[in-house]
Amino acid sequence: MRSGGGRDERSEDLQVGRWKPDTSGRLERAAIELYLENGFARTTVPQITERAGVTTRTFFRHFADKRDVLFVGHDELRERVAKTIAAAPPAWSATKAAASGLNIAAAALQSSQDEARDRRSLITATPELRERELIMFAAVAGTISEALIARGVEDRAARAVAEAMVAAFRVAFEYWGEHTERELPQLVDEALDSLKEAFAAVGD
Amino acid sequence: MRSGGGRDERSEDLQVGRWKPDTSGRLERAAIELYLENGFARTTVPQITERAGVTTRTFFRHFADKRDVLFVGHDELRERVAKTIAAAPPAWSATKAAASGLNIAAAALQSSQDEARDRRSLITATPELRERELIMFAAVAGTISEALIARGVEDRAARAVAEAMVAAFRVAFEYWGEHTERELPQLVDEALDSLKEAFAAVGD
DNA sequence: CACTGTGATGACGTTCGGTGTCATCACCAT
DNA sequence: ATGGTGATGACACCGAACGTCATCACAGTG
Repeated sequence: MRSGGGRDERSEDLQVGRWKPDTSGRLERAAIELYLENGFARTTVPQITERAGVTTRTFFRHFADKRDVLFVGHDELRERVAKTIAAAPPAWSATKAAASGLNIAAAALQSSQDEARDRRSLITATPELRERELIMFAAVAGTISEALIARGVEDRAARAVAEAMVAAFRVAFEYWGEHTERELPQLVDEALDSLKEAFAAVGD
Repeated sequence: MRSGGGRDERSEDLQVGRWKPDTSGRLERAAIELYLENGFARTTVPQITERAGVTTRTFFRHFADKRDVLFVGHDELRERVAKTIAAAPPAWSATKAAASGLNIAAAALQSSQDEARDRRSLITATPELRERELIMFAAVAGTISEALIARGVEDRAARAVAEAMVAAFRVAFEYWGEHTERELPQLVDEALDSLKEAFAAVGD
């Protein structure tokens, strides 16, 4: 590889710098391709880096680990969710404020449908990746919980509500992965309605 | 426990067989000791097996991985939860049936308080272990969901309710870890009440 | 135009988690 | 005694992940 320490490159992939540009992007694409082709477990980092034209060490300079590739960008989305909840009218209930945040996330995923569903199928097929997904959702719940507490919701209640609403989101998200005709935001609403109905019966 | 097919045991550690008895138990104890002493990440499997007096290979014959040590026995508890839900009166609501299952788990953990809290502190201190804990809870939610479906609850609603109730349990469980004076079953009830109140406001 | 700093990468070595495989040997049943 | 079984030791191996240093295009400076 390395296209020969090349200062003079006349051939097609004439690159400006010392290295081909967008290393991170090339790694991400190569990784996802290989995960889809051979499965996550049977894909090794050397395979990925070979396809991307870099060394193994470089992979770990861009991603914390093999799984990380599939979870880039979620942090920003989480921030948007937090901001949305913080910006919701103070009069709104905890569930309504949280729901507004989840709507942002649902809309974002809906708009990048194809890519999101690709990742989902990969993740659901691989226990190791499901683990990581659960962590991500836990982080989201944590963020929402904080946002609710900032709105004055009592601590434990905020945690419970945040976790429960994320749970609803997850159920909707999974269903969405298998039913391409449905739209995520509405599925989330339906899940929340289910919970409303079910929890009305708590305590008899 | 095998208690040594013991014909003649005069001195305490006089072993009958070729190997010392209770390998699994010795490994588990050694591992937890070391995790507590040096932290999970800084403990290596060779360290564990050295203390337990076996080879590294043997460790992986008893546990799937380093984390597995802290999650043995949860499968049985999960089964008990499932059976409890299945055995609940058909007239009970989904939440009430599920709550009866969670109560079994809460009571079990409450009764082995000290050990449970030891594990909890280890798990909460280690991201890698939190991951695994999330998987366990996800499995519990899956089991409860199935049990509810078997009771006739509609599929998606069952999933949502199961996940939400496990979420409530988790919140209570965490709080319980920090408030030794409170009892887990009651904390779970309180969390469920929080959800009832909050979700009553869904949909305005 | 030479000089220098910077940042991304290559190259190399190492630790450790985890698996496959085969030989060994107490125990048990016949 | 004889052969089967099951748990373990011993050994080799792969791959993930990290530490470290050298390298070299590029930008900026004078």
